[in-house]
Amino acid sequence: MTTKQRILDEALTLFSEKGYSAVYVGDIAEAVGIKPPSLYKHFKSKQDIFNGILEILTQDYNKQATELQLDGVNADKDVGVFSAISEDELLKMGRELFLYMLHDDKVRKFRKLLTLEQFHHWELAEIYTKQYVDEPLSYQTTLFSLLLTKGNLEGGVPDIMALHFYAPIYLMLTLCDRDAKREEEAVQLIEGHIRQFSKMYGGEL
Amino acid sequence: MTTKQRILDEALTLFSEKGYSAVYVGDIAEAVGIKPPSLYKHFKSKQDIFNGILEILTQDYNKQATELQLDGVNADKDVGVFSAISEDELLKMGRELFLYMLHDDKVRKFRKLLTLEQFHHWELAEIYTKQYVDEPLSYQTTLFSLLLTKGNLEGGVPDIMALHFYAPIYLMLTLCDRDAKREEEAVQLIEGHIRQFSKMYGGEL
DNA sequence: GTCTATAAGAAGATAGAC
DNA sequence: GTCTATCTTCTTATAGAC
Repeated sequence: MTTKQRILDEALTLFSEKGYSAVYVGDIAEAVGIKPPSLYKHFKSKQDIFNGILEILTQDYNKQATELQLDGVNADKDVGVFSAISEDELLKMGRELFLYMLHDDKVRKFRKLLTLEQFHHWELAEIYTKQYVDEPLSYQTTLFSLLLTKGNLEGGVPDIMALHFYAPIYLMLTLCDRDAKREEEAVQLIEGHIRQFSKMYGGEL
Repeated sequence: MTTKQRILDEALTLFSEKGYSAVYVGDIAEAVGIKPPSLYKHFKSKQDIFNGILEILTQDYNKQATELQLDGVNADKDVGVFSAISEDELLKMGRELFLYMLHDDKVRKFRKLLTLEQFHHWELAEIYTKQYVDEPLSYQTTLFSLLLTKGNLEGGVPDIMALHFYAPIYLMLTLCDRDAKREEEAVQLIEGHIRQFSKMYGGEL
């Protein structure tokens, strides 16, 4: 790993815990194991480091979203996978979505960074909303819409169903970001939630 | 309003938007309309101002929680009110909870402050979790539990029902904190959510 | 590319006049 | 209780040797 990458890495860790303005370039340098002036051979300013982090993580997200087809546009491609969805599969989908977002280091740190900077920078608020509200809901709306058409699920309106399915996962995610000790409890609540969800909406489930 | 109160007021506004370390004592002084050194006649330090805000808002919350019986301990007292709950009443309850938390100036600013400082200070994370996860869920769990006993609602487990009811409200709240323009859309989604909720769980509704 | 030395300015806080 | 002047420390950033 190059020094430049290590700077971005350590800076992300620090920014995600303390926020941009509470992190000093000296902190970043110390975490990397160099002296502050050396940072300026790799980045022209503190803001430049922050922008570098943002660029990489946005790219990572877009790549993942395309690959995992979480961008809502490609949900119809997943119907093949989910057309015969069972309660266990729905449960697995929810639990894995939750645990991935919670445990993946870059994803978690980026979310925390966005959380801390969302009221400061309009662009960061937009990224947060896109990644944690609009695209998850959009994806699941499409998915449930298709499952309703197929008669696999019934009794609901797709966008409300998406909200019902996703909101508890989101709530537990923000809870565990504050307090990792509550992960087990969160997983159990999510599992109970999805079982109830599939019981209520499940046609042939 | 005393100068001391105005300082706390303006400081809260600034802290809730930019976070503690991005707000300078000069910013607070300017907002109040005095010079920075004058602040130190009222508070001994910047941190002291922050602590003063915290103390008042925590008191406010505890008072409101007791009055509105939102602390989960007193939910059983509300059963009288809700024992004959209708879909419209459930809808009103959800919408008013949402709009109060969103529009009340102190509540909103305190929540934003907690959002920005939650990863920094363990105590603030605890306050956030208490106010926006544990107590709302605890209150509603008790409430739904009692309504289930009375046969007013059916088909669910109380703590999962509470999560189903509250999580979408919480999601929309954090969304509108980032982007006030989405309030109308959020209210409509919450209304659709609660109608679906009462359709699914409603026994005699 | 990393270091030491250092500049330049910002930020928190105090002293003392009014 | 507010002000001007000032202090100290912190913070970002640059210069220039190695």
